[in-house]
Amino acid sequence: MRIGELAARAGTTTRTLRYYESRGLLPARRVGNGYRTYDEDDLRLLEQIRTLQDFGFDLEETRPFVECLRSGHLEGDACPASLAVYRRKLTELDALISDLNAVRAQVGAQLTRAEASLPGGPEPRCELTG
Amino acid sequence: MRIGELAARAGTTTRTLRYYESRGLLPARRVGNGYRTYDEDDLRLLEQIRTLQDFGFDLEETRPFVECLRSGHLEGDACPASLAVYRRKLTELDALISDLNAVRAQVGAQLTRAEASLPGGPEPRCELTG
DNA sequence: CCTGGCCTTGACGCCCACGTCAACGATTAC
DNA sequence: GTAATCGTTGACGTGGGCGTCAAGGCCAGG
Repeated sequence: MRIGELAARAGTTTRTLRYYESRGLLPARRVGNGYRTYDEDDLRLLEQIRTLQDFGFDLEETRPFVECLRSGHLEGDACPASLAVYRRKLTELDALISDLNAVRAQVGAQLTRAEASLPGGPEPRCELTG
Repeated sequence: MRIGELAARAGTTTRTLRYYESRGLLPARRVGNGYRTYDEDDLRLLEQIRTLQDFGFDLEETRPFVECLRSGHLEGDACPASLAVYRRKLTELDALISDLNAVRAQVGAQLTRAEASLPGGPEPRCELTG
């Protein structure tokens, strides 16, 4: 299939595919007229990339998965390098979530404090006044 | 004080201060030679901006707080517009944290599954083999 | 033959909060 | 005097993953 069809089937754009190729992630064969041509395996590689991208993986982080598939494995995460990326990502996610929870707590506390200091006195929340 | 001193006292750089000024967030008075000059109030404004930036607020989102301080309030969050930003940010944070937790769960599940499919069979985790 | 729809490469734009450099003026220390 | 240190404006660079032209080639239908 050609680039437009692959892009449509993967729910992405031709620009994205050319970008991946420029990064060496998803090289394409060419037919006589210079057009790129892809097969079903390429679709699978692309789907792997897109899934990981949706998880927030950097493009470079998807490379081990792609190479794993290309080396004949049925799953992109059937190789140690992919597992290492998973583990590193989990660590990053845990740190990030932890940071965000801390920020959320701080902002929440600030809001509560600021509301309590409003002119007219603290507003009761969800409580009957009379 | 001049720009270098203010930057140092706030733990930031002169570039940052000039950037804030270009955004209309922290305008400076000028002395005869063209140098920017700041006072203690400016330091307080700057600290407010930096605190919110550290929380991950966009620069534009700090504007209500700065204007609140500049209008004479002792706290940047003593104005309704600031509270609105707090609330919006809390909503965003909750959504983001929720998304990240979902991703974390997915990646964690993928890792577990992939580890279980490794050649050589599943590796027992933290358990005695004999 | 012409139109329209696909394809090609190349290159600039975007977002955001600055970093970094260039070329210059002002002030201070000696 | 002069060197070091501060300040000024202007402008380009950064990162990531593309979007969006521009200018042209290839091919099918009518």
